[in-house]
Amino acid sequence: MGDRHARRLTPDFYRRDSRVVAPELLNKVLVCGNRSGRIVEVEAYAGSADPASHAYRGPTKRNLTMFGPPGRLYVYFTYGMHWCANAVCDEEGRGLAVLLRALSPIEGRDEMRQARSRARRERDLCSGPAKLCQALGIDGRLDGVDLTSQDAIVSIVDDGVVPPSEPGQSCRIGLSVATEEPWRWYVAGDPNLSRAER
DNA sequence: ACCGGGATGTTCT
DNA sequence: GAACATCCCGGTG
Repeated sequence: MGDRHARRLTPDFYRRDSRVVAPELLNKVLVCGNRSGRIVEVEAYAGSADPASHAYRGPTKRNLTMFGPPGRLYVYFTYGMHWCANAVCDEEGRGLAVLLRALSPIEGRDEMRQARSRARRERDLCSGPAKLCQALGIDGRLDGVDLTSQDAIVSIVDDGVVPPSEPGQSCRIGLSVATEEPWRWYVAGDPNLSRAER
């Protein structure tokens, strides 16, 4: 797990169905500037086949990044105050994506604590899709960034830690439609999950 | 531990 | 005008 071996995920990694990519993103590392965290919880959104997806009704000004090439970062604003981040998947034009829901902080913990001054405990830094964006400084300015570009300030890297062979799985959180699809995956037992297990 | 409500403004109907 | 891929705080047990 040395950083020497860390490498960015390639377009081919993302160019698959979001429900295949999602569990494989577990234990990869989200990097933004000098802050990083291990991905411990994700949800897949399945485009025009998925009423809960922002892409369900086709392209709009907000969701345009979802219909672009795989490996881009889709960042959206919700509830009047929160940013959330996704990795775009599958072929260009399909609108598939994986929502990044929780991280285990690695680097830049001091800056994360500053960015999330209201978080009292360490496990509150990145234990939710909007928390992790606030912790890493991700907002709408990063919508559309190519995660696979060597120059991008934000990326997802493989540092040699494999995904769990038996990830936790559940229905997605916070939806009013398509609530029965089991498209949330997480690292079982991790203290940074957005919801406690069982 | 668990639950209920308020914040806050963009997006889409 | 309603909904929203959420979070935080203060109540109660």
